[in-house]
Amino acid sequence: MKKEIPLLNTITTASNQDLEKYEQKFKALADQQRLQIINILAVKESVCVCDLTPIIDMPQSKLSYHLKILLEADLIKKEKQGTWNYYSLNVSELKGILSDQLCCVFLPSSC
Amino acid sequence: MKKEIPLLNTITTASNQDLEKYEQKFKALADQQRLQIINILAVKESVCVCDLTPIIDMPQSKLSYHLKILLEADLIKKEKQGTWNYYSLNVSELKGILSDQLCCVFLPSSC
DNA sequence: CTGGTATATCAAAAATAATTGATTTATACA
DNA sequence: TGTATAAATCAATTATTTTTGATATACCAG
Repeated sequence: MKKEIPLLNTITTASNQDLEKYEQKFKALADQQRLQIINILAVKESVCVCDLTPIIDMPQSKLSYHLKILLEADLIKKEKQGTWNYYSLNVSELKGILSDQLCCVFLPSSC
Repeated sequence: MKKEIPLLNTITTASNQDLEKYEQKFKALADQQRLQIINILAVKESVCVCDLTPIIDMPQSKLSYHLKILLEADLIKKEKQGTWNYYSLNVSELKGILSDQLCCVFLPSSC
């Protein structure tokens, strides 16, 4: 849904840009499998897709799909090294979204 | 999707209960219209549905639907007063989820 | 009780998102 | 070059969520 929300600027404080941006980030977070991927990346630092597939029991195309959603929301980063793509958390972005309490749950190293 | 995620307890730190619980909360947040409702409630404190309908241009049944989702995720509270239902934020719950930065965007009074 | 307002709920339709298996692209290396 | 592995993408299917309009429920005032 790319629809623009009607402006309520006289009442609200969040801009349409805010709404759109955080909708995307919360959508990316709104899935158990993706939360689990985030949690794995938090513990293992940097992981390639081929290492992730056996850890989280999931076909490769499905994993790529979920990684892409996290990537597009800027919650994770990707670095290409030859044949491999290494994924890692975008910690500063996540810390800008999640409470300290939640960071402790999903990014335990940051506690 | 009520599916249980397979246990990866040797690797991850978040429990299945965590995953399930925060999935629901992030789902509730993952919608521009609901983020806007939260923002309105933050500014206006306590509002009945009939006051909300004209502010946010939305049919009443749709508004009730979105309020229900926020309510079930425990992000807002409902208080019945006669014919009216007054909704307000569950501020402590929201602060337990959102970073200070995000609270400033959506719950400006808490800044 | 009757009529009116506030709100929730329901079932059907529409829109979006997730899953799957197959295919493509890219790189590595024998 | 030919083969193998890593990973992304695609199109079709399935599942989930959202929207809509209609109806039901609850309370209030006359």
